[in-house]
Formats: sequence, C-alpha cells, structure tokens
Amino acid sequence: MNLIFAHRPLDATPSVIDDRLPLYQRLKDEFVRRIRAGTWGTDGPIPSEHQLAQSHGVAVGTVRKAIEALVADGMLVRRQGSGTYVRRADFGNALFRFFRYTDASGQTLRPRGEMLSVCATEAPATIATHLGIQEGAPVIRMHRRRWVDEEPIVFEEIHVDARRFAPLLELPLSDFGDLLYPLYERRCGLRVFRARETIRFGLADDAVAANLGCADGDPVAVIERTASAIDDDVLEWRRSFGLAHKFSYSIELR
Amino acid sequence: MNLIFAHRPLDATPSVIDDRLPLYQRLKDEFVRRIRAGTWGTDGPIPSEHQLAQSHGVAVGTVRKAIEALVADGMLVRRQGSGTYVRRADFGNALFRFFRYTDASGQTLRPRGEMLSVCATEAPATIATHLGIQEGAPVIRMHRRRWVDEEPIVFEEIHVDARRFAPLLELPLSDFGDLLYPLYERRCGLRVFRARETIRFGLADDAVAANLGCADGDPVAVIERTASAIDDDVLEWRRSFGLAHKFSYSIELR
DNA sequence: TAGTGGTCTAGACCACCGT
DNA sequence: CGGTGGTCTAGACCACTAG
Repeated sequence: MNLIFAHRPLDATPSVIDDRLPLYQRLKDEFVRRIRAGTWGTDGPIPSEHQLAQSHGVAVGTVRKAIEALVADGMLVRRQGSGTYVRRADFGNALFRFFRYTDASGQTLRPRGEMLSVCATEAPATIATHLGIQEGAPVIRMHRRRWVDEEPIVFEEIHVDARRFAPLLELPLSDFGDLLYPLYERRCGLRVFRARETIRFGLADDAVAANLGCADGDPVAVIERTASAIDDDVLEWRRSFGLAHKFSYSIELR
Repeated sequence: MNLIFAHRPLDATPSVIDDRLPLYQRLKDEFVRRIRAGTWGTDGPIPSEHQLAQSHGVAVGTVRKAIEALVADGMLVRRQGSGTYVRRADFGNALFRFFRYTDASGQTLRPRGEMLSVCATEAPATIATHLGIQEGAPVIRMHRRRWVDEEPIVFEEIHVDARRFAPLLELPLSDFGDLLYPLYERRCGLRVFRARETIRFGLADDAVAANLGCADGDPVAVIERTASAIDDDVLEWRRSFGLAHKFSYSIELR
C-alpha cells in the first residue's frame, strides 16, 4: 500500500468529434491541431487575431477566448505589439522554476552536468513500458551526474528511444553540457513540452552509492520523470537519485 | 546545501495602492477585499454581474474579466443560472485530490483519523515562528494517527493558536473524526483556504517509531504543512510522518 | 417565468513593437 | 509608422437554476 499524492490531472486531449461545443472551444481544438501538426511553428508568430477571426468567420473576441485558453494551457505565448507564438519551453531558465539548488544562504545555484556514459542497448520490460515501445527495442541509456561546487548532488539514469535519438550516440560526452532538453531539440528535433515526476525514497545501490560518494544502502530520494512532447508522445524516461538528507520539495495546494 | 523544488509561487497580495492599473484589475482587488473582509460571505451568491457593473459604473464584460480571474485563483465559483459564490473548500472530497491512499490494485482508500491527544501548552520558538505568534504564547498541540485497515500509515503533530481554537479543548477525542478542517470551520469559525507543503526525509524518533510501529531511526518521509485562511493568516502548522518506503508523490510540470 | 451566468458580436481606443 | 495584442464598451441571444 502506498501513500500517493497526485497533483494536476493531465490535460484532456482535444475530443475527436466536434459536437455542438461552443465556438471558441472548436476554435481552440482546431488551433491545437495546427500546433501539434506543426502547421504553426516556433519560427514566427501565428496569424493575428484579426486574420484568424476573418478566416474563420467569427468575431475577434471569440478568437481571443480560444487563444487565451491555449495560453493558459502553456501552448501559446502572447507578446504585445509583436504577435502570438507557439511556446517553446525555455529550459535555459524555466525548468529551474521547478528544480533549484540553493545554498545555506538561499542563493540559487546552477548545477554542472557531467555525462558519464551514453550507450545503445535493448529496452528491458520496465523501460519499454515507460517509453511506450516494444520490449527489446533499441534504446539509448545515459548516465549522468550533476555537481554543485565539488560535490556530486544527483545521479541520473536516462532512457530514450534509440531510433529517434540516434544523433546522441555520435556526440562526445563533453559536448552534452548542462541541459539535455535543448540538446534533444537541436540534435534530434524533438521538443520536451511537459513532464510528470514521481518522488519516493529508496536505498542506494552500489552504482548510486559510487556516484554520489555515499555508502551502499544509504537513504536516497528517487525522482522518476516521464517527459513528453506536445502531442503526448513520451520522449524520455529518467530516474534521478539524490542523497535523502539533502532533499526537500515544496508545493502549494490551491 | 539543499536540493529544493519549488512549485507555484504564492499569490501576490493585492497591492496597497491603486495605480493606473487596468479597470478589471482594480475591480478584482476590490472584490478580494470584500471576500477577505467577509463582506461577501459563503451563505449566498455575490451580487450579479449586471448589478456589479451598474454599481461600479463599468461594462459587464469588465466585471466578468475580474470575476474570471478570481475564479482562476480559486476564490470564487460560478454556477450558471444560480450565481457566483465565494468558494468554500470542500475538504470532504477535495483535499483527497492531493492526498490519496491507494492499495496494490490502485483503489483509492480513505484513511481513518485517530486523535491521540489534544493539550494546551506554550509555543516553542519554531512553532511560534510558523504560526506567526509570540514565543511562549498559548497553543494547542494535537497528536494524531491515520490508519488504513489495521495499519498505521501516518503520524501527525499539529499546532494551532489556542486563543483562536479554544473550542477544540472541550471536544472529546472520539469526536474529532477523520477530517480536521471541517471541524475547524464548524467549531471555531476558521476556514482553511490554502496550504503549503514541504516534503523531506528524516529518521524516526522514539515517538514516531512508537506510533508507526517501526524502529527508532528508521527512514521516514516528513511533510510539513502550513495551512492558511483566505486572508493569508496562518491557521495551522502540522508535521506528518510516514514510513519512507511506503511514500510516493506525483506531480505534473507545465 | 424571472434572473443568472455562458457565449458571441462588433466595434472603440490604447500601449507596445518593429521597421 | 502600421500592425499587434490589451482593455473596455454595449449590446444580443442562449442555457440553466430556482421558486
């Protein structure tokens, strides 16, 4: 029996059929389709509210309402005077809204990423399930460590579908840098849009212990993350380990 | 140095001065004031959009926008055909959206609450800080256990300001039931509106071990919660302990 | 049936951005 | 400067709720 906290349900995929839904809902679904299909890309703004209203034969206010819903969902961003854009996650800064390292004085620190290994292998059952592929299908397994100052903070095991992320195999370890998601996008053309994390506590096995510099069996926090594209395709499954006594997680309810 | 995850910043308190803010913003701030002051209570609907527009000399659409923002903030709820109401948290069901127990088959279970002790005491420094009162001020300390089937799952230590929660001291332990927040509201007229939780990892002391039926020094998950009223007054500070190997926490990012 | 919120229209003027 | 989103107005009609 497990104690489980669940926060924020997944977005519903836009329904298959347009019923007698409100106009702005049908508009929103149509826009989602364009974003997922890539018809609206990230290189320039989407058509203006006025244009969309004209081309769909509706009032500007109705277009606004559809767009506002998509902005709330995180799919679009508006820039006054410039236009409305398909949102591209700004992992350079944004991911650290969720994932931060602070020192004793509360200063935010940026951890260094150190890629330890990148190798092609076959997916065991659990990995295959999480990635939504066949057991035994080719996957890439990465081991990675994150440092603050001279101290290893997190050890990570990361799996991706080898057929989609093949370019990573060509890359020297030293070229991976501190952030993976921009790399996925640059090298493989795959953009992480959302992630779901589960946190639990476990005990360090020998690999974890060796990489974190602790003893075998020491308590560790385990964060399992499933990262998905905008069309809900699972792109990556990773498991991060950190020393339990250094871990804390804050959340606001309601 | 700590690994800290932070999710959702606290709402900004409405600014002290109305600048040249948009009309709907100033309206929203005015509405927040009325909710916090209790001018708009939970017994009936707030004035209709039409009435509010007239009394403030603005268009209905502007009132709508202010109300929609407050609905998004969770302060109001709209009921078509009936009216708009100050939201009262429905802890009977709602809190379990965040806090759920599931068994092996994924079935959601409802834990039993067992109040172990309720006593008046003086606030130590740390409790006083969390509750925002003077060190040594009178507080009520409660010890509580939560059970699923015949198994103790969580042990809790709960502190509230004795001057505001005095009625709890009169109550027989068996009358506390499974949920505290409805009790706070019924007996003390204080409504919990939001909470902030921090999760970390620790070791069971003798009290925790005795109540969870584990060994002294066993690893436990520690959840510290600060619960506040709608006007951000801190009402309760609690610390919950659960066996680490039975704990997990899920969250969706973006 | 009267009154509420939900949807939608068709404008106006403003603040901001890029050229 | 023209075009964009941001604010605001003043209505219309609909779906729903409650007495």
